[in-house]
Formats: sequence, structure tokens, C-alpha cells
Amino acid sequence: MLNLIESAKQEINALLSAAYEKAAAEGQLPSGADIQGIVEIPKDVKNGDYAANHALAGAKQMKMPPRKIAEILLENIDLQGSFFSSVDVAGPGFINFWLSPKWYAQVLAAVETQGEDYGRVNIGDGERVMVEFVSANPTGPMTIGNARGGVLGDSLAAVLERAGYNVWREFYVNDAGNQVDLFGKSIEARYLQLILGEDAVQFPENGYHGDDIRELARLIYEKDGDIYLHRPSEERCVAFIDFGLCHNIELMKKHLERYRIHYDQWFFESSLHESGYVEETVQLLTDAGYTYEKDGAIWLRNTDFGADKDEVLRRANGFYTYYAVDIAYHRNKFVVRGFDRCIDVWGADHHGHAIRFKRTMSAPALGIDGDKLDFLIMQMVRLTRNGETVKVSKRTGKALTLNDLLDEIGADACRFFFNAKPDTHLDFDLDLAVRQDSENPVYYVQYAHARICSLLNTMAEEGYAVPKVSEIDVSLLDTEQERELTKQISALPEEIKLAARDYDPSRINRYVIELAARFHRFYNSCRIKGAEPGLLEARLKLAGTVKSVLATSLSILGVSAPEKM
RNA sequence: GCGCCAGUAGCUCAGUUGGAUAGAGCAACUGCCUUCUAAGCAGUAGGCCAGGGGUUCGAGUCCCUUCUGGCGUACCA
Repeated sequence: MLNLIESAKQEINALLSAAYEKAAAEGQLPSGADIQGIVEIPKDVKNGDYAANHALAGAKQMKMPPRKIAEILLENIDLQGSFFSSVDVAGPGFINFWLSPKWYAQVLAAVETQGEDYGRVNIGDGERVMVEFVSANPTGPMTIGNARGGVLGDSLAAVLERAGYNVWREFYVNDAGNQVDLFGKSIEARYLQLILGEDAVQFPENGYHGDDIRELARLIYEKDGDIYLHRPSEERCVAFIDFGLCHNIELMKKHLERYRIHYDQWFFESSLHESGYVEETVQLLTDAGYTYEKDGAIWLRNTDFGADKDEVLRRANGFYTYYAVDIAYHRNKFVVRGFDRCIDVWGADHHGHAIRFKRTMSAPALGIDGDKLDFLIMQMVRLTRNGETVKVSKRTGKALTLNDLLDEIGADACRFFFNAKPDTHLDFDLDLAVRQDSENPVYYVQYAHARICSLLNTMAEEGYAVPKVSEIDVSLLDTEQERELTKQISALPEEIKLAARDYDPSRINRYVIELAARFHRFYNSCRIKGAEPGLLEARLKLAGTVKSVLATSLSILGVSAPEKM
């Protein structure tokens, strides 16, 4: 639960407040001022491990030059017993602080005592939050877009867990509606073609053309032969849909398993229809006066809630639209199952829906706080092959599937690669993906872990185990590489906090790359084997600490931490 | 037309609630393995942060505007 970056910042604020009070009491600075500022980690270490801009921020209020204020604060500051060994004034009036061995020791101690729990923070306070992600249509295999959504959702869930939320992972199965009917008709056509010949049966105009549909038809034929040939079409389709969905859902579970994604629940759309919950929800909206009828359909007055258009809830043919079902589903999440917050991971092709939908969910009659519904909108993945954009479409069946991808590059690289910042387009070069070996940063990070494991083994053979913090002299770790490495170790809790706050698990990706980079630098410039005994043990401790934090960080990302490479 | 997201090195992207001289990886070039894993490290080169205004001590970051790209604006989901 310890966040040492926060601790350092808080201490600087306290030190500066005390310095100000002292200076004001002695008349060096005007009294009664509210000394506030931001403490940050400068890009350049020359400007301190931490820097405060309090003097700059207070210049206007105190009507004094910032540099002068900074110098007076500096005179009155007392670092005795603090996390800092020195402080200086620089530039226009920044106050720069340098960390003391006490702080570095604290970092190593935090990892030592917390182990795998290092990097846990409590900003969620046990709040129950549902992350719904992938939720791919079960009418076909999962695509590369699902690969991105899967990683983002799963990593976000992991980050939120680390941040103290009570997280629920859910997959929403669209096992009802238009697309499912079309799915059934597509299988039906392939089944009949199998028996009567390709040309004897016309394929539905908007049907699913993928080979997986032929495969389903073949499986049915192998199992039951031509017994469906003379049954009514409707009956046939019901059976085929049942078989096809069952088969596809099992396949999705299997493939997501390969991808190391596990759900707490697979929620079926059909259950909302069967229980009458959709109907009840639409009735609720109608009773509240939110709906009207036009052309035989029931419309929701969504413009009343600030949306840019109204929505059809029930079509003239009596079927409910996805919009009505989505309202019912989310009402179920909040009202029936009592989640405090819900996050949906959606592709950018649904962002318009997200905006309108949030408005709808805020409608008073639903009794839901619309602000508790959040969307993580991820931009599209653009596939290129030989430098040309590849159009993907599940309907035409030409998409590269998640499973193909896992065959080609493996779960580790795949998870690492797709965990990029959600709000930018992701260019996925197929040619590059296939030959993604040493070029992929995931290997860079994993290599650091394997390297440490090997190092620890070698040292163990020489009789050295990783010591306790209490057994080493941390002040011996005084090179730039050792300090930069330790500071990066200290940043994990803060990164978790920010990743959870911004719904951006890719921060952990970047964090772990930087941690590995700093370790490699340390490894190259600071020898361990053969060093003076005291120094050897201090460095061994540092390496052991990095190993633990690398493993923890990679586990958050769902990436393995190999002992050997 | 309107709405959402983006535009930073040749390519892919970072840039922490506005901070000091804009960073990394890949690609290019130069070095470093008789010593803990060279899937590594050190170095060189590469920039009008899309353009133009504004806000202030200070802008890649905030506001306005123009341009470019992606997506949306279905009785599909």
C-alpha cells in the first residue's frame, strides 16, 4: 500500500511549509501566504530527484521575485532525518531535492516486505466494478480487433484490482437478434449445399461467407446426416443456431484461454429476453413518458436527454433492438447485480453509441447514476500486409483471427504488443508480426528477468544469497545507474494509481520497459561477481529486487517472466 | 453538414494535473564479449511538436481557428 513517490512529494510539501512558517515568523517573507506548489520528478536528474515550484507559484501572492523566495525558503529548510540529503535553488526559482540513502533503503524494504503485493494501492476502496470486454459476436471467430480489446480489458481489470477495486470480468454474448438469425440461415445454406450441391441453393445476401460456417455445416452433417433436409426451415435454423453458437462459444473460451483471459461470467443476451427483463425495461421507459410510437415502432425520446437522435426500442415487427436490450443489460448490471461502476471496452466504431447511450442511462426513471458508466473506447487496428491496408470483415470471412495470431506470435508478444494506448490507431504490420522475434520489446523485458535469474544462480553457486535490506549498506549504491534503477522500482505504485485513474493499462507496459532498460544499464556498468563483499551484497539485493518487480509487473500484463532464454 | 479520436525524428510511439536544453525503440552509422546471458550496453546522426492566432513568468500540454487522417451519424450490434 506504500507509495514512496507520494511519500517523497508529501514530505517536500511539509518541509517547504515548515520553512515558510519559519521564514515568515522571522519576517523574511510576508506572513499569511498560502504556500502551494507542485512537486514533480524532473526530466533531467541535474535538476534534482524531485523539484518543487512553490516559489514560482507564490511569487505573485508575495509580490517578490521567485528566485528570492526560493533562496529564503532554502535558508530555512531543515533536512535532518528526512528522505533528502540535499536541496538547491536553480533556474527561475525551482527548489531541487536529492534523495538520501534512507529513502533508497525504504524502496528496497518495501519490495522485500510486500513481495508480490508490492505495487498495490488502495484508491478503489473495495468498490465493485465490472469490466465488460471483447463481447465478440458468437457468429464467427474473434478478430484482431478483439485481440486488442481483450488485452486492454484484461489488463485494465488487473490494474484496477491492484488499485484496490473489487473487479468482475464479463463477456456479453449476443446470442439473440438479427445477426444470429442470419448466422442460422448461413449455416442452413451451407448445409443444404453440402447435400444438394453448391448451385442448388442460394446463399443469403448478407450472410456470413467465412469458411467457419462451412465447417459448422459439415460438423452437423457428420453428426446427424441429412435428417434436417425435409424439416421446416424454421426448425432447422433453430437447431443450427443452437449448435453453431454452442460450438463457437466453446471455441472462443478455448482461444481466450490461450490468451490467458478468464471471465467471472459469460452473460447471455437471451436470458434478458427469456426473463422478460427487456420488455419490463421498455415498459418502465414508456411509463415514464420517454417513448412514442411512429410507423409501428416504439421510439425512445433520447433527444430529451441531450442525445443527437432518438432511438428505436422495438421494431414494427415486434422485435426489440440492440438499443433496448443494451439498456436492459446495463440496468441489470447496476440495479439487479448492484455494481458500483461499470466499464465497457468498445471499439471506436461504437463511440457514437457510447455517447448517446450514456445519456440514456442517465434518464431519471432508470435510477442509475450515468456517471458510473464508463467507456474505454479503443481506436481501430489497421492491418497492413506488404504495405497495403487489409480490409477486415467478419461477414465476408476474410479476417485474420485471434487464434491465427496466437499461432504466429504467441500470447506473450501478442499481449505486450496490443497493450498500447487505447486512443490512437494501431498499425499492425502482418509481415512484421510474423518475424517478430528480437525486435519485440517483450523480449527485451523478459531478457532482463532471465538475466537476473541466471545471475542469482551464479551467485548462489558462489555461496551468496540475496540479502535482507537490514544486512546491507544502501549508501554503497551511489552510482547514477543504481540510483536511477532504484527510483524506477519506486514508481510502480504510482504507475498503478495513474493507470487505474486514466483507464490506461499501457502505462505498465512502458513502466516495465523502462525498468528493464535501467536494469540493463546497471548490469553493464556495475559488476556484481567479484566486487567488494559489501558492495557485492548491496548490488545483489538491488538485482533481486528488480527481479521481483519485473515478475510482478509482467504478471499484471499477463505476460510470462521466463527464468531462462 | 454535425459529432468523437488522433496529427511529435524516415517508421512506431512516450512526454506524468502547464515547467528548466522535447525523449525512447526500430531503421542508419561507430565502438564494446579470454570476466555475472551481446535477445545486452555506450556513442553519432536525425525536430517549424500539422499551420495560424490567443491565455502567462513559462505552452508539445489549456482556449479559438484552419488543414489532414480514422470512425460514427441504421427499425445492424
